[in-house]
Amino acid sequence: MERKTKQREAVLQVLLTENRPLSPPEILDVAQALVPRLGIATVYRAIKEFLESGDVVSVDLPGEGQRFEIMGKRHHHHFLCRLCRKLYEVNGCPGTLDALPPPEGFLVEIHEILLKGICVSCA
Amino acid sequence: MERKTKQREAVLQVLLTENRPLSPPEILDVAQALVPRLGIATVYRAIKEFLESGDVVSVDLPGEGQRFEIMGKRHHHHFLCRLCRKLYEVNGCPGTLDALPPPEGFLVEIHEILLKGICVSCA
DNA sequence: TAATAACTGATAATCTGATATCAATAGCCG
DNA sequence: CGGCTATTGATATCAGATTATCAGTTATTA
Repeated sequence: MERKTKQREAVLQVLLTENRPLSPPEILDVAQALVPRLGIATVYRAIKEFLESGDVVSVDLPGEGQRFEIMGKRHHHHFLCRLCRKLYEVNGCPGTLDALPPPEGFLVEIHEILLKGICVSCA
Repeated sequence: MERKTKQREAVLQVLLTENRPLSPPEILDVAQALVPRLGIATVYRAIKEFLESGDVVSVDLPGEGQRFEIMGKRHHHHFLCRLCRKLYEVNGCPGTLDALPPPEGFLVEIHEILLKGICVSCA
């Protein structure tokens, strides 16, 4: 990434304003309001560059494609709506998960919690 | 599923003896000890039938393909080793996850917790 | 503004996981 | 056992998600 283009700015802007993890097609949809002729390939290219630069991180979900969110948020988890498939942020964390002891000798480095249900706009 | 075949028995047997969620290729690997000429298509067919009959359930993981485990276990979560990518069962559950309140108006139906780290055989 | 090279958009190609095809095999029944 | 037909294995095909290609466009610098 050497030049500043409206396409890349749009991708980053969309991730900032939506403030939740977005899939590449979701990014495309929203960003086309800013750059009408934006193509999916450019979205993928921009994501790749932002991942390398560390401005964006990927969020993996069970049975869903990769989504991407702005780097630098504090530890948080996610809520997936089973109707609209939108992913939301959930602040807070139960902490050490002592209630969930792994088998003897296993080293837990990371925990991921995903809440599933129905979001407020689908309720 | 109308006939009893050694291929289908082998798939179910592997899931029972391994006692952790397995991917189709993992099932194939292990089951070929029981049925040497077993093919991947048959593994997929057997899984599909066991899913329909309810003998097997699928386990989705972030960024990983589907895995399958024997139905009827009690509520539990999983541990994924980041080195060998094997998935293990973790008994217990923190319960209601009150420490993780979703946004106002959101209805939580399911929670999934995935622990990641290093398993005992990779440590 | 002109030159240059990075960037873009449209689409083809690729990759991976899962399914369909089809001839050969093998349960199950009489 | 013999015949019927579900099942199998090898492989082709498909579906989707991501990446490569390449001609045209545009940001940058002098």
